[in-house]
Amino acid sequence: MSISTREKIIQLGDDLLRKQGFNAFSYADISKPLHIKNAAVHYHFPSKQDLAVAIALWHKDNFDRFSQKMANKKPKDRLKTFLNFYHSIHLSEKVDIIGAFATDWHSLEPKVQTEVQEFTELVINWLSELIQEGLDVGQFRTTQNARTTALRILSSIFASTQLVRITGDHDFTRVKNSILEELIN
Amino acid sequence: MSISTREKIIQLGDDLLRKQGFNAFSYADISKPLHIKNAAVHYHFPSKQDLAVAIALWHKDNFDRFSQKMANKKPKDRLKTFLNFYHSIHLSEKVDIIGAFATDWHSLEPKVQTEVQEFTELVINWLSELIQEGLDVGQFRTTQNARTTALRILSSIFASTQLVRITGDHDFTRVKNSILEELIN
DNA sequence: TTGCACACTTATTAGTAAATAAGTAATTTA
DNA sequence: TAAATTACTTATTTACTAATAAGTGTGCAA
Repeated sequence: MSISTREKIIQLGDDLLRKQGFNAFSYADISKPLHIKNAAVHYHFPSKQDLAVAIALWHKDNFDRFSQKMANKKPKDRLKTFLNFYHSIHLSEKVDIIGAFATDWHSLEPKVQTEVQEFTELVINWLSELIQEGLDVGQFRTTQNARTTALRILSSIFASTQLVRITGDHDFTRVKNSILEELIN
Repeated sequence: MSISTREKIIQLGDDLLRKQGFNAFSYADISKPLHIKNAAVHYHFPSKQDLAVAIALWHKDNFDRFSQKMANKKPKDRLKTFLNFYHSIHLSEKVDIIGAFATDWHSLEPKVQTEVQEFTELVINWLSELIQEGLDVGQFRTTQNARTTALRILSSIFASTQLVRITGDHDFTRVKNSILEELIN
């Protein structure tokens, strides 16, 4: 099953979005490496905001598949896999999609914002449930409620993909480990 | 003492950078509200990257003044003031300067990156010292070392200015309070 | 009073941006 | 097999971008 041009555009768009920022890449940056014309990108995604919508939807789909695959795992292992996923984001020199969209928020149309909001809630809810489950079975400890803990973990880890671009590599592992240590008995 | 055009450009540039992103605003967005011509902005800052350098330096100066003013305060009060400062960022619909620069990192010239790095280290070191002091006097507790705790506080709070653009207002206060509660006996 | 630096404006340029209209070849459907 | 539909290309447009050269008035200094 070969990958369609449409899918290639989404993946490259996502890559550029998270490496350079939404307003820092152009349709030419997509069409050139794919050896198609600028108009072909517009054929699949009439406007850049349409492409942003598709990227957000793509992340929702990916996350759905991820959470299904993780469904039968223990809270601790789910969290570890989640944090390792962010480690791979960091290693590929990207930032998290939530932060990438957030900093350019006011240059995004409502249809994009809505999709990003839905994706973000998906992640926060998944994390909250994971934490609640961990608390219930006595695998985690925290003085805060599940959503607050989820928000703090999510913000710590996605900010780290940004922060370590500035301070350097070693700080990522530091933060990642501290999240686990703080939570686990 | 009236404010110079140069200073006005820096402040408006900072505002646009943190509201829209570095690549989402143009010299026209600066010159129009200030009722000057695009070339006047180029007179003070030949290139947009020069403006970015000036904005980073401005933040360093501001932070120096802030830390001097806070020097004789207790660790807990210094931290509270720091977190309240981020609350005001959030209320003015901006994001933190570190995150704003980080997402557009690969479109910044080395001279900008260096200034941003120095500013960020300034903040992390200030936070680390504050935490160490709080640990020494028994005002704080943490299982991590000072720098790791500093990194986690910084990433949590600056990511929150981004995250709450997506999830909404209530989550900011939630995170802010949890940082204090977690640290204080 | 002359000259020179400062803080601009006027005017322009070269390049790039997103977007669109019209055409085409290949495949699918009726 | 004729007619659509799909997935593009060719060609162009409009708008904006950062950047620069050359000129202007004002005020200060020698």
